[in-house]
Amino acid sequence: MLSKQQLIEYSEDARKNYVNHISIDCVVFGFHEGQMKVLLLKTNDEEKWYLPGGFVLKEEHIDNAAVRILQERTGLDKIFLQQFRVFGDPDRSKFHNDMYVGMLPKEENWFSGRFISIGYYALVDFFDVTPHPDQFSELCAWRDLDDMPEMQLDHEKIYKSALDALRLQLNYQPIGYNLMPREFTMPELQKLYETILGKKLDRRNFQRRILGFGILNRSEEPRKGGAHKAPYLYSFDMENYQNALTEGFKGGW
Amino acid sequence: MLSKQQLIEYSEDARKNYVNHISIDCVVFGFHEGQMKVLLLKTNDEEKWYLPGGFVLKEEHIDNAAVRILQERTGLDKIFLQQFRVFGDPDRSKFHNDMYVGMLPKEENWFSGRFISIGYYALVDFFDVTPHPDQFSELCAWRDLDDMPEMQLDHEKIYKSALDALRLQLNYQPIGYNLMPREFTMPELQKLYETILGKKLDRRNFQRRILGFGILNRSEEPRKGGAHKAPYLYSFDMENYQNALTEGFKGGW
DNA sequence: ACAAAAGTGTTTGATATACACCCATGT
DNA sequence: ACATGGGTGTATATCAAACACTTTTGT
Repeated sequence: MLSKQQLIEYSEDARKNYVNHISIDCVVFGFHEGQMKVLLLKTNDEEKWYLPGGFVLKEEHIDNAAVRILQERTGLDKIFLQQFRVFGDPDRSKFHNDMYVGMLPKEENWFSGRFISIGYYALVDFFDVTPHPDQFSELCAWRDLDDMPEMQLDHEKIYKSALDALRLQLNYQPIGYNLMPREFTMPELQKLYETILGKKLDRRNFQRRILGFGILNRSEEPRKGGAHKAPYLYSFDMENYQNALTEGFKGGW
Repeated sequence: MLSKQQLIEYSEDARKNYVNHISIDCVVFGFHEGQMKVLLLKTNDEEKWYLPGGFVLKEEHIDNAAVRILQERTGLDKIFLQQFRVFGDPDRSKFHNDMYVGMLPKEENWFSGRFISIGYYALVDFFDVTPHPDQFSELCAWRDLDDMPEMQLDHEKIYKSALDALRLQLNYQPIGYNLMPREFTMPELQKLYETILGKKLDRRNFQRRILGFGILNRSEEPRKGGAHKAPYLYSFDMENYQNALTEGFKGGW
């Protein structure tokens, strides 16, 4: 919880530096141990979680604002980011209104105004992320997609909308480069798709299909030391991958 | 061209009523005589055209703002509208800056600030539209998609982006209800698809496919009086159409 | 030897593509 | 009669779905 003095300072600082009425909310997807995860923040004195977010500097491109915000929360530099929607309901509670209502007169509290939020989703490598709480939070942590906590404001709507957008993207773009380690096995990649889609896929058909896209290279050497038959390792062929990103495929799962 | 006095009034009015820093730009697609058209505005003293647009009232949902703006420009009430992207480059010229720079000191000119624009596209029935110029324009008119004039600001980028989004939508949603008259022939509908996609389609395959979606009803009576074999008339089956809108198809053209 | 994971191939049905002929109408 | 636009069907290729057996390895 911020003190009144801190709130005043943040408010003045924000008024000076940020574009008013615009916020950015990011849904950061990671993948670990066969689970899709979303990066969330939580204050210590509230049970509600919220999405990493922030504001746009006065001379900053909105896409750069999203990059900057995510860099602050994750430490990551190169992030796959996709703008997916704007949330512009006047009743989507004003930013942090719940938390700091009454502490400052409305005129002095920059955060109390109406905010129209631009939603981005990000795909990141779970292991590369070092979660950093922001000024309003004490905790920044991954949460399983199938065990999401209650969330502030309209953030539940936002992350669900992000998931829909991600599923749509699956149909015409490759994903995975940003979510998987450099080398991975076919079953691991399949797990990623299954998690995003929320349904099981046939191993054989999955393999045929994904190989058909021509975006994977298979290593000579299978992974050893596992308890079972040694699986092959794959990595993305970046040239074809990039190409597929811009060209898009036909597909549909 | 506005007088200085008018500009001052508009500026004060806008400051009072609208959310600052947010604008809305609409790409209105219509279809007439086998041509895809976009509704544009033009001032009398500038050769550059621009998209219908406006601002968001302080307590208004952004989607409603788009509806209101289009209603003002087209007279239409029920419009198929789709948010497709936000344009947030700080250098996308500030709204109407070119036109009214120097007329008012920056502080007094609400329009001179930075605007982040939310892009919507709309599909409308050409014949239902009565184009109304806005306060800044003398002309509001349809322009052919393949004969688009030079445009202000980043509006060329915006309408191209809208067209991309529309083409994407073609792959998983029915369109046409909003663009075609109540009754139409199969070749007419095909022409619409061809225009949006910018390529020719096979008559027989088009028909099979579109009928397969199950969103069309064929009238008993073919259209008469044409110069050739009388074509059947179709109309959309609204129940199935609405269903397909929410469910989406698999497809891909 | 067996349980568990991973590799691989075939058959079947559906959908997309390509293509050609007949019909109705006005001139 | 013919030119033009419109209606319809079939054969082929391609792709998605369903499905089962074999291999490897640790226990």
